[in-house]
Amino acid sequence: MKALSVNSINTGYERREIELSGWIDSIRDHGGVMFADLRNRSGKIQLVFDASNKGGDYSGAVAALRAEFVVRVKGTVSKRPEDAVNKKIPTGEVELKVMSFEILNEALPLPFYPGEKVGDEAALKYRFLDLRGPDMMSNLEAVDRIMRITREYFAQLGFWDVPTPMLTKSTPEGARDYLVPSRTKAGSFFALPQSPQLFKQVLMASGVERYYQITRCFRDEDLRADRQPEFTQIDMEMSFASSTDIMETVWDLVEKIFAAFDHKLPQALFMKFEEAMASYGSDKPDLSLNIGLLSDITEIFRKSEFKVFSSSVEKGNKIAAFLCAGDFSRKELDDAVEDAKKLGAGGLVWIKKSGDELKSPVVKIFSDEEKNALRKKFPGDGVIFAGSTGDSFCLMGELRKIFALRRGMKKEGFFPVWVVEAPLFEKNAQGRLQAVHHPFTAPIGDIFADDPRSLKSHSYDLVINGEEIGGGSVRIHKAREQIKVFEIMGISEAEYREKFGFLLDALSYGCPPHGGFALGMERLAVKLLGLDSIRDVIAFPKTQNAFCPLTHAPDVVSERQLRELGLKLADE
RNA sequence: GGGGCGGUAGCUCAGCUGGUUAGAGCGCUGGCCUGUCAAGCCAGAGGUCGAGGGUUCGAGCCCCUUUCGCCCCGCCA
Repeated sequence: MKALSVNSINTGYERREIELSGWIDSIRDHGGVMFADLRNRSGKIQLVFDASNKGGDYSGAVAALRAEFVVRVKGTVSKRPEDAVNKKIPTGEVELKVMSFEILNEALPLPFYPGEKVGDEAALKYRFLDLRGPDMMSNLEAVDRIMRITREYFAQLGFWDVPTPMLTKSTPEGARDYLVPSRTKAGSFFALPQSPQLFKQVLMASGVERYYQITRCFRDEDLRADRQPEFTQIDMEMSFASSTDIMETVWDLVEKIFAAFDHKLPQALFMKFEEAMASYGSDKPDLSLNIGLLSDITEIFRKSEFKVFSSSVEKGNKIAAFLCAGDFSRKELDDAVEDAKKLGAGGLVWIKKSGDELKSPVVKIFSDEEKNALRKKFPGDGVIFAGSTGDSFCLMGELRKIFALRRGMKKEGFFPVWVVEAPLFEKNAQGRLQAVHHPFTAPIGDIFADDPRSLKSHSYDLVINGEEIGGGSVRIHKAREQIKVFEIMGISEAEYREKFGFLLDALSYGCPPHGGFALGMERLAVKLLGLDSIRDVIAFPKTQNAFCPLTHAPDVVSERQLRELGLKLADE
C-alpha cells in the first residue's frame, strides 16, 4: 500500500506526478480556474483545475464536483506563485495541478460541514460528519496514541493482556447494572461488568501475577459531562506488590502518556484522605486553585455569643472557613451568600479583613478573644468566609472552588496528587457501614481487633486538578478477612456466599497478596487535551438520556425476540 | 427523583411590552468572474417557530402538559 501523507507534500515534490484520494473540501470557482482542497485524515492540499492548462478539465470539474465528494485525483505537484502561498496550511507552498479525477462517491448537500461548530443533537446524529472534522479526528488519534503507549508499556514490564467476560454476574453493591437476559436459562440475566475487579483478582489467584487490560465498563447511572454509560478503563493488577510498587508503576505510565503530548508532569504529591477533606472539603482536591485552604474554626466559636455559630456547634456541626484574597463588592458578597444557599447552607458569614481590621455585619457580636483567634488563623488580607451548616467542610469546599474559578484564581498546568488512606468504611444513609472504596480493599491495621469505623485502607486515588483520573488499592487476599469485611457491612453469609462465593473460593486456595489500579481512559484523555466532555474523545457517545441518536439505540425489539428470552413487557 | 438553561430555515443564531407578510450570517440552487484559500458579486429557493392544550380580537412571545438537548444535585462500592 502506497502511503503518501498529504501534509508531507512540499516543494521537494515539485513536478512529480502523484495520485491522491480524499474528500473535496471548500470549492473556489473563479470562472476559468477552480480551486478546491483535497482533504483526508493526513491533511489538506490545494487542487487546481485550470482551463488554460492542457488536460485540466476545468468545466468538467465545475459541473461534477461538490463539497465532500470522494475523489481520486492525478496531477503534478507545482510550486505556488509567491503571492499565492497559504501560510495557514502545511502544504501551503505547493498545489496539485489536476490532470484527471475520478469521483469515487457523491455526497448529498450536508446538514453541516466537517469542522463546523454544531450542537450536540446534530453532531451525534451525523456523527460521521462531526468526526470528519479536524478536531474530532485529532481526538481519535490521541486516544489511539494513549492506548498504544499503554500496551507497549505494560507489555515491556511483563503484564499480560487477559480479556475478561462482558457477560457476567450482577453484583449487589455499587452502580446499577446493565442486564442481558439469558435465552438458555430463561428468567436469568447476565450483567455487563461495572469493572473487571473480581476477575482480575481471580487471575491473581490463578498465578498470572501481572495483568492489564484496556476494557469497557458499564454503569447504568445518570450521565454527566465526565460520565458515559460505557467507558474505558486502563486496568491493571499485580501480585506480591506493595502500594508503592503499584503507584510507581501507574505513575510511570501516566508520565509517559503526558510526555507523548508534550506535557511534563510535576511530581505528584501525596495527601492523606483526612487532609484532603480538612483542607479542601473533597476527596478530589484541586491543587490548581490559588485560594486559601479550609480551616476548622469550630473551637473559636464553641461558646460564642454569635448564636448562629455556637448553636450549630452544639448540634455537632463543625465550622469551616477560608480566606479569599482580594476585595469583594457588596453585590459579589450577596451573590456569595446566594451560592451558599443554593448549595444547601442556611447562610454564609463573611468578614472583610485588612491587617488587623475586621469588617462585617456580624463582627460586632464577636468577642475580642474570638477576633484575635480569627486574625491568627488567617494572617493574610481578603475576605474570610465561614459556614456551619451540616457537612460544612464539603459545602465550603464547593464554595471555595466556585469563588476561585469565578475570580480566575486558577493556575496553569497539571497538579497531580495521590489521595491515600481513605477510611475503610463510612456510614450510609441507613446507618449501616459500607465500603468507601470497595469491599475488597485491604485495611491498614487489624480487621478483627480494631474498631472498624477507625480503620484506614490501603487505597490510593490519582487526582489531577480536582478530577479523579483513577483509583486502586491493595486487596484483601485472605478469605477470612474478606468474610469479616462482609460481616461488618451487614451482609449475610447466604448472600456473600451467593454473590462472592467464587472470590472467596479463589482466596481460599492459595491466593497471593496483590493489588491494582484502574485509570479512566477518557477522563485522562480529556485532561490531557484540555476538553470539556468525555463525549469528545468517544467516537459514538450517548446523550444525557443514554440514547444514541445515530443508531437510535436503545430501541424496541420484536415480540419473537422477547418470547425466546421468556420475557413479557409489563403493561404501561 | 430534583434544580437550571435551551429547542425559530439544512447549520449557527436574532426576534422589543403579545400586534401587518417571522429575519440575519453561513450553506444550497442559478448566473457572473483566471490566483482564491471561510473566495467575491448578483439573483432565487428554503419555516408545522419541538409537540399538544389553554388565555386573548390577536401567541414565536403569556399559562399548563409533554418531549428532546445541555449543565448541575441526588446517584456513580
